[in-house]
Amino acid sequence: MPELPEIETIRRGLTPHLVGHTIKRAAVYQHALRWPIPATLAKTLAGQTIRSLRRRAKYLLIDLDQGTLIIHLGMSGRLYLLKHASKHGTHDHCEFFLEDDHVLRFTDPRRFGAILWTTAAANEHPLLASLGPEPLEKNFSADYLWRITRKRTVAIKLFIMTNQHVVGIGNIYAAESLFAAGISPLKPAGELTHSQCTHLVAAIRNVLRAAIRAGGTTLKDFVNGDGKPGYFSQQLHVYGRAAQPCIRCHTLLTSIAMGQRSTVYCAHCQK
DNA sequence: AGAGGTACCTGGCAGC
DNA sequence: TGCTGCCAGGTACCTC
Repeated sequence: MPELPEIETIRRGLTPHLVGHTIKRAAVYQHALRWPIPATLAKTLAGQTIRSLRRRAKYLLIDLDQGTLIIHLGMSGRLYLLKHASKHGTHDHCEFFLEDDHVLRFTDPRRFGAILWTTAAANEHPLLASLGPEPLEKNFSADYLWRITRKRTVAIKLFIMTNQHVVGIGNIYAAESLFAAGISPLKPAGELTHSQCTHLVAAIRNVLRAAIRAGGTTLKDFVNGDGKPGYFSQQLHVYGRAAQPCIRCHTLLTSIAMGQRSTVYCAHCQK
């Protein structure tokens, strides 16, 4: 499932193929995503040139002449380039045909994704306006995490997965970061020491950066026939390893549900 | 304001 | 083999 590193990988992979190119026409085959694709989108985009690709949280922002496409891949979304137009399938919901014959295709079997259009500054869009800091930027610091967690009783895993606090940390990277920092996912956020905040911020950064680096190695496969951008399989230490031995202490990993999400951790290494 | 729960959707898999 | 039923997950939004 696309998390922040995947979106960043997609942004970097698509940028050289899209920037400066013009959308000849667009086609929407399925409007019913998380929110409806605007009915007039295809008409709006025709003839506009792509200026830049940005990322905010897990949103990909494609700047055009007259506004910005806001794209979210949800759970199962994929965005990839085809060298030539080809017949679209059941889960291909939207296509952007470029003047150089490439086709940017949005595919999303579970339809948790979104394609929206705004003519205002994208960061002012309601979906983006109240997002917290980017985990890889300076304003996501130990001091910041320490300050906003004070007196908060919610479990730290749920806390860091909340977008107003810090963006882009989904279930997988939350579990991995907490393991790397040696902090129990169940620990009330307000009980983290300043030192633990330091470790957690560093762990989140390291895990995300490693995943982005791993994604970079698959970029050469980004434009291909089968439409698989080649999501990297990161080395996961706890996620998906319930009841398997901890890589550090060999204690069997514990699996619990938190906020209706599976959570795997080492009860020995994570306090 | 904080905490907790719900909905959306469908492929894949376990169980019968 | 074929059916049913559950699970996975991101995140806006609802309720208490």
